Amino acid sequence: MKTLKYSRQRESIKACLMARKDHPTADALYTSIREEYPNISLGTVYRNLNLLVELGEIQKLTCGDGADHFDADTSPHYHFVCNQCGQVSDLPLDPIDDINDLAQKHAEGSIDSHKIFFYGTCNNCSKNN
Amino acid sequence: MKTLKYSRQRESIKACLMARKDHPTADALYTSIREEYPNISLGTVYRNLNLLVELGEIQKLTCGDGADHFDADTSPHYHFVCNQCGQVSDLPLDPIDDINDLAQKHAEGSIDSHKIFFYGTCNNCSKNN
DNA sequence: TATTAAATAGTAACAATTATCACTATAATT
DNA sequence: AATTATAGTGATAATTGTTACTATTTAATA
Repeated sequence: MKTLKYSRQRESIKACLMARKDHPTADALYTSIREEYPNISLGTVYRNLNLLVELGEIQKLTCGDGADHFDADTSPHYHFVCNQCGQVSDLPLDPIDDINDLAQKHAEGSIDSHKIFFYGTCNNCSKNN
Repeated sequence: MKTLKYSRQRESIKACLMARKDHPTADALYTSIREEYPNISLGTVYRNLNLLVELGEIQKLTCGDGADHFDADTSPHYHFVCNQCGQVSDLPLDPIDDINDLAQKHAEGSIDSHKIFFYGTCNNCSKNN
């Protein structure tokens, strides 16, 4: 078995992700962390983000804009994606648990989770039109 | 303006997608179409799939397994993704329209659509365990 | 059938991500 | 504290999914 060893880079990646309320891509996070650790490698960022996802400490968001986004909030909640600027933001809507049961009735398998993305135009983009 | 010109390749791509009830990736579709058109190019498959999406004749599914999947059924419905084998299947659950209104109350922008993916283990995979 | 614009095949380019590897930092053992 | 074992790192190469480019072919229409 592999024992997890402390690394200041990983610590920094998690801290940095927790500090921001948006949901950056690996590359965006990389850029931001480089201010503190100018020598950190993009590979290290990816490696640790994936590790943190496996550990259940953060979650990965695949919203369909090409790159994955990351969220330090692992509690079940939903996300809103602006079709114009691509910004991903939290949608503080209580998790709809019974939707799994509802879907279960029609599924050819056992459902244990779901993900919802809402799409539209953010306030900022509606303003600048 | 660009007039759309008939192409047997595009026709075949759409026919092939409509014929199958799973939701193949561009590459899987490419492999399957090559049986009929051995010279078709992968680029042609991608180009036409994207075109068909723009025309609203098919839809693209980004379920988070790396590659996009495609679905010839454009009516609003949901999908079930098996965590083991990665298979994407239809979930004939009536569209939950009021979920947009519900989310709208908490969103910092105007919502006009949503996407839901359910995750779990398909019957086939539960069997082989 | 000749003209013209769109579509193609083949390939190169691209972006996001993962793997490799020599070296370093951390943890465990002595 | 010194030694040893191993996880983590930075740098970079490789891979994957996808799009762009270009010369050639094909469909629509005069």
